[in-house]
Amino acid sequence: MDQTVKEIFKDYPKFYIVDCCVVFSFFNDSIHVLLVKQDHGPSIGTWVLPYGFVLDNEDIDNSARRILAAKTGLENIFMEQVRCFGEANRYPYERVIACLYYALINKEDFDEQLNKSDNTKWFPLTEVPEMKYDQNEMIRAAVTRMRYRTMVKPVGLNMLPPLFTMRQLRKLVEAINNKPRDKRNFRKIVEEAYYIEKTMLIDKKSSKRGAVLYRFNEKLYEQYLREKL
Amino acid sequence: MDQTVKEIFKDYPKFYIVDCCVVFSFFNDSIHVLLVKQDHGPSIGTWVLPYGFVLDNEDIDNSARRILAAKTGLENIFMEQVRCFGEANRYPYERVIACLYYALINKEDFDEQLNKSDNTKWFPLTEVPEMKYDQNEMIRAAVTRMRYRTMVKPVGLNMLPPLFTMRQLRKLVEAINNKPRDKRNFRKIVEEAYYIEKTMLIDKKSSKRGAVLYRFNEKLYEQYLREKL
DNA sequence: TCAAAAGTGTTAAGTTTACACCCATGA
DNA sequence: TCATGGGTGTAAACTTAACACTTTTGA
Repeated sequence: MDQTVKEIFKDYPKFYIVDCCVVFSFFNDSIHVLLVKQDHGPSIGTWVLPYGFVLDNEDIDNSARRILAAKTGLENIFMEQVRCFGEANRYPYERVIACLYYALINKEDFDEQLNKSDNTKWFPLTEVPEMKYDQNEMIRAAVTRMRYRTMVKPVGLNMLPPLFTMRQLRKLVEAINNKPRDKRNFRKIVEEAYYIEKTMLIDKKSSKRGAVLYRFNEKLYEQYLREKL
Repeated sequence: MDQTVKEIFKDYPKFYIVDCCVVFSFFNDSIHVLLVKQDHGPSIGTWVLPYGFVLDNEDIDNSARRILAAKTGLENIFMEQVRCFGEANRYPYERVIACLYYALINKEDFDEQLNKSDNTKWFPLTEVPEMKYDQNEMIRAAVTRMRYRTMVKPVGLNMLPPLFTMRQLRKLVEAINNKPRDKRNFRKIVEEAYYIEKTMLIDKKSSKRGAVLYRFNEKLYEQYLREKL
């Protein structure tokens, strides 16, 4: 049987596959994308999306996690596959199929790693440079998907610290949808979404008066989902 | 330069890639999926999603079109990539990465092809058999994506004939969302969407009284999109 | 003559939007 | 003392949902 399959397959071509990753975070009231300074090959010196080759015996999704952990030191982060980019000429030197992912991380978790190296940089989404190949298209596709996903599930919170103020949350939502929100209406909506729970902690960094800190409660979110039916 | 890239790449593995396709159509008040009787290899005799290998120098999306044209004789049909399925053990005999697509077709366009061969069959979505490997998961993923896409863009009409009745359209929407619609409210919504234009033709097949036939007007749709801003 | 689908408006409920002022505090 | 962000409620506009009967005609 095994032999039969090998027979059938033997005339078909094989391809290199890389996982590429658009890493988003939110700070300074803006969505940012993490880029890496390429240190070898034809694109050396240019900014590129974090990427790496898929290896034998490695699930393509796990491969993306491994690659991202290698670049950022972060594990257990929110990631989702966007789609494959498989144009024959997307990369001019070799046929390479790219499988695109995006990740949502809290920048603060990553700061110590970042400081160790000067070959990564956060770019505000609106100031991402022109990049080689189809990388800008990849970012657009990742943004579109991230926008959709955050509408359906509160995964955008992965771009914030575990404790956040109402203002941070509102600015995040404004940045994702590129549209301002009424402060009072926004607060009402968040209060309905009771899985975003008010803590008794006060943030004093962002204002003189101090602002209540909120946090995401997984358990309450599950309850909320059940109730919504 | 070319040599450098080859050097860099030479130790990385390569993979077989197949495009799989979930072909949807709508008739008899139900969404249907097209399956093919496998005629060789380890799954011989089982129902499988139409699939085929990606070839050298072929865009991965074009490959899906070529494969589907070979199975159905249909060209220029609506297709969208869903995502890659790349678990290391998804196919037990060889490492194969699958790139999933879905297609929306009008069954009538395909009937003459279908009659030529008895190795394809339309299954109502609710009666799709258990299939090998991750094919049932693929169908679920394709349904989810198709559902979303039809909410955002009127691509569901690709599953109907060019001329359709209000009832057909309503049943289609009910089937996609698995939820009944109020007849009068539905009609109101369609009338707002003026790109679905009333013709002067009457369908006499589906009812004794006869029903007005509608059709999708591309030009009006573009105008509608511009006005919505 | 009757079964089966076609066609037709109104009202209540719910959701979304718009809007302006006082509060607390650190610099 | 003032600049900065924090915090608060209501009413109008709009959207969505609920609802029942008459028409046509082929079998």
